[in-house]
Amino acid sequence: MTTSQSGGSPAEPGDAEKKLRPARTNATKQKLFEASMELIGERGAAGVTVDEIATAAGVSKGTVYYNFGSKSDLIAQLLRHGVDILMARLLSVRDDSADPLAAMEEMIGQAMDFMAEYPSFARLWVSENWRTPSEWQDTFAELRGRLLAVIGSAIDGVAAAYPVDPAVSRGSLETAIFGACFVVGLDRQTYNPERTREQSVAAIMASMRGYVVKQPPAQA
Amino acid sequence: MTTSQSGGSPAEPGDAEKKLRPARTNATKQKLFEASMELIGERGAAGVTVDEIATAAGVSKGTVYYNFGSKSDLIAQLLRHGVDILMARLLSVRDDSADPLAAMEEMIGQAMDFMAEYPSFARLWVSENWRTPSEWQDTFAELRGRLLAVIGSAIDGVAAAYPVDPAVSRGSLETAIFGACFVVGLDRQTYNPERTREQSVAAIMASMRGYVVKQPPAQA
DNA sequence: CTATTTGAACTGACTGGTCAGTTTAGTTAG
DNA sequence: CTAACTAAACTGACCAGTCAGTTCAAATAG
Repeated sequence: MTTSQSGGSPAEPGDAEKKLRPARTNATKQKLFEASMELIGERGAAGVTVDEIATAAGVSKGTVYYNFGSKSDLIAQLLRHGVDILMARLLSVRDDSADPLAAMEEMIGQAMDFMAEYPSFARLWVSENWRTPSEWQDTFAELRGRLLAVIGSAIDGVAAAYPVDPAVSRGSLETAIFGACFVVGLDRQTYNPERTREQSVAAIMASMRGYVVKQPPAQA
Repeated sequence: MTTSQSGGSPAEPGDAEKKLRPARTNATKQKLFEASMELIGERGAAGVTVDEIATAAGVSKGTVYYNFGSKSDLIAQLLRHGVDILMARLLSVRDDSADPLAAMEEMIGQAMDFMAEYPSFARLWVSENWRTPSEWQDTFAELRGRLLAVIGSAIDGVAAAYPVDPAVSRGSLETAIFGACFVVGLDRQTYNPERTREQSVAAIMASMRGYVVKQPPAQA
């Protein structure tokens, strides 16, 4: 593990406040996030060099190591950055308790929009998420938990308003929907660009509709 | 007995056809497949060296290049090898037309078993499948098509026997189920080993149950 | 039955190149 | 004035692919 060399290095591990940072640093970090998300999404974390990232961001290699301690750190922060964006979108769905199924549908729609807008992040996620001894194992576990919690509470909303199939565990359903969002989003980008957002949402929503049991609307 | 190993001759790039199957070579290839599936699944195609693969297979590096022309070739053949196994399992499900939904369920169960038995293949697949300019782009497109066709025909079976939601396109549903199998299978391995096979199958089957419209069972 | 030959399968040291990370001395911008 | 950044050289490790040489089982010859 290499440590920051000259005194007062701004890239400390204990980062809590981004707002106190000078504007220049934030702009640089932003450019580095964008460039590395693109490159790493295309060729994988191991397939991209720090020099390439620096060049693509219009920045020198030293700047990468000044802002992030290492390539590994850069990627860990990149993962958090992307999840922050996705979480914000998911949480933007008003938990309009009038119809939990509609809320769920809008959330899936938000996820599809995110996948369309940041396909490289989605690729990065699926590429590295399930590697067993990975440098980002803990980061993934935490971020995955945060995302699943949001989906889980939306499922709970549905389960509270409709009679649902008890044979389907909430956890497995969370995972299936979460995974389907990534895969359907990526497949649309890579293999089926003609597929509409609505078709994709409808396919994923099928699992929610199958979750609520087929009865005339009855109270739980 | 695999039939279609296109260009699988263990000699020069400008190879002449060689029907002869030396037992030694096949055993070596098998060992190389097993070793590379494991290593590449764990650390990614770019993260594994040919030396490591050779060592893990108990073979020298030269042997890898003798049997496969390049690292890239090895991986391409590895992908075909894995898909052959998965396809065989999916096709082993008797198209017992008595209940297409039950056939579908068994197919998903077979897929879950495959993911549990070859998690490294599943990781390799999701890691490399959606990379945009990839050496294995064509290989993936072909193999993906073959797998989706099998799932698609199972969906057709259901659609022929039950009234289904016309808002859900077959293609999107194929993708969602296919993707969910990989993701749920991998998640079970990595994050939720306590989840049972049945729970996982039930979660994925929810999308099929949501696909058939909620009416009293109508005959085809 | 033994000796020799053949060649496919295999070996592993070696090459030429790449890359993460470091260092330093100087420049820019807030 | 100083934090942020640049540019370029450097290091130590690592790696894909190569190739001259070795092994050995089967074919052939004596």
